[in-house]
Amino acid sequence: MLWFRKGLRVHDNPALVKACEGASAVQPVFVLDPWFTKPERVGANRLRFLLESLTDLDASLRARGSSLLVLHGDPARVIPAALEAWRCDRLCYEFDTEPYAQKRDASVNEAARALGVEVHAPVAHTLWDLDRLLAKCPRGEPPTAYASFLKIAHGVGPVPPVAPDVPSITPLSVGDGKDLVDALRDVVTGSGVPSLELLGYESIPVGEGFPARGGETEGLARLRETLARTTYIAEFKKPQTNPTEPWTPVLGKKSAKPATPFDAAKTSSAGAATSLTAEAFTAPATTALSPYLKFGCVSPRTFWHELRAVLDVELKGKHSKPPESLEGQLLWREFYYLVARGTPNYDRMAGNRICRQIPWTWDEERLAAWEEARTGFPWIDACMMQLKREGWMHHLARHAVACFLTRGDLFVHWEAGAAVFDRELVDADWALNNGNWMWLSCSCFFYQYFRVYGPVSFGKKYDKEGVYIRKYLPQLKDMPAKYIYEPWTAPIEVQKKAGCVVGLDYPEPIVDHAVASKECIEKIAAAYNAHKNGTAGSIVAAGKKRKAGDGV
DNA sequence: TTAGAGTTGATTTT
DNA sequence: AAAATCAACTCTAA
Repeated sequence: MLWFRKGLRVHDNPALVKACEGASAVQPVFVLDPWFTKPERVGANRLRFLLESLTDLDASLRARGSSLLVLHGDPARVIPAALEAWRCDRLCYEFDTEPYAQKRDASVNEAARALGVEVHAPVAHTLWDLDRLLAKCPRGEPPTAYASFLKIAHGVGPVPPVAPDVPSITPLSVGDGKDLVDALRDVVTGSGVPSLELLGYESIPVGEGFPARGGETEGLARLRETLARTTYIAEFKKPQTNPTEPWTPVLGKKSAKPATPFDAAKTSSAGAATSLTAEAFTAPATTALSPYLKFGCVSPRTFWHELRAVLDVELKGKHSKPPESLEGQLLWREFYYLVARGTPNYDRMAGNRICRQIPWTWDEERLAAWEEARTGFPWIDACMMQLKREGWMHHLARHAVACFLTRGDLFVHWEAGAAVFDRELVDADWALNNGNWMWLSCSCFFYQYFRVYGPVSFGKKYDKEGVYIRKYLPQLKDMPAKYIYEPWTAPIEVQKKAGCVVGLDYPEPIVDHAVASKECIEKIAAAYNAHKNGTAGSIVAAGKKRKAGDGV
């Protein structure tokens, strides 16, 4: 049995290779757990992306003589049942380091052992085997600084090569265990990949959801389109990308040459149905490859090796460098995965060794206003509307809203914000999401809490006219640019003329940013001081006391 | 112990 | 557009 969870691909799939090795037949399986397929746990955009990825995976397996069987239920129950029904002797899946997955897999492994089934779980979701990296960390504790991580990563050797392609997969002969497997299919959704609607979700209005389709085919095409944009890659610096930039068509190197009037005339006279532009993908300022990495539609190692070829061979080393560059971003992903792997209670403040203890609130009203895009700050609310509608927002938009919720203005617990992102984002990834929330709330990794993103100034820097705000908050579409970032300062006659009176058509600002941010800075300074005193105390009391605090 | 660096601040000055 | 200033954080290496 080949059990797909993440790693929804046929390229660079060592579990697939292992499953086929000398096997008389292989059955690929995905288990949809009803516990997760609920709007309160997984937003419609991410679930749709998953279903699209499964459909694409099924097609790729069919092209190899096999197909994907989608079962329903708790994997810890379903997988052992199917192993027994099919009298499998081998179970292969991609290793997953998340605590939830570790617990699930431990339970499945135990059941497999009882059935005499051998289990293989090769690493392919990260560039390196995280446990090999962890073994290089002093005391097994990963560094919380990127530069230190780079040293450890470079010390473990080059990124392993990708797994070979598998041209054909022998299917299971129908018969044995069919009844039991039929029982594990959902009676409502039947066989195959169910639709969003069958899983009890409302349809996503056309043109409203995440702007790209899920799946390995789409992911690899987008990866290669991105890698063909050599100038873009050479100059890529993540902090300098624009969070308000809309998704626009992008063209790779092959089609980068501007069409001559002659070419254009030729195309139109020939009556070609599609132009290069129409075939091109749309993309934001960043690559938007994160959802494909999250689900493993695109292998990080394939990404790495193909990127390296462009950087080393084509660009000959003339390109931006980590941490800001594109390969730097793959290394950031690895960094967070490693810290997550080596940190107990990584997704919580309590008992988390690396997380600053800060007296955040769980203010329900503030959290709801933030989550429902009614803070009264158009820049913040537009970002949150984009999140809700598309399941995506630009990296710096995420910074802006995360800072606003936590250390910048509302002083609400980062765990509350992380839960919203974890539900809504198409690319929500446990290690990256929690790590980034700790970063933005100055709980770990980043400590300059006096550098606060302005809920007015930050967006304005990129989009003076407020085009982005007008798109996601149509009630403000006629507000003059002068007031679009702070409509409460517009004279009442201007508000009336724009058809948007603050307090009626759009909320009053939830806080006075100047006052709120100052208070937040003071509270964090106090928490940092308490930490410093605590640390000083344990140093005086020698290393023993510090050890006692570990693993709480 | 201390200097220097740290992917992504805002505002004013040059 | 780039640099200085604001106030001043932590981590790492020397």
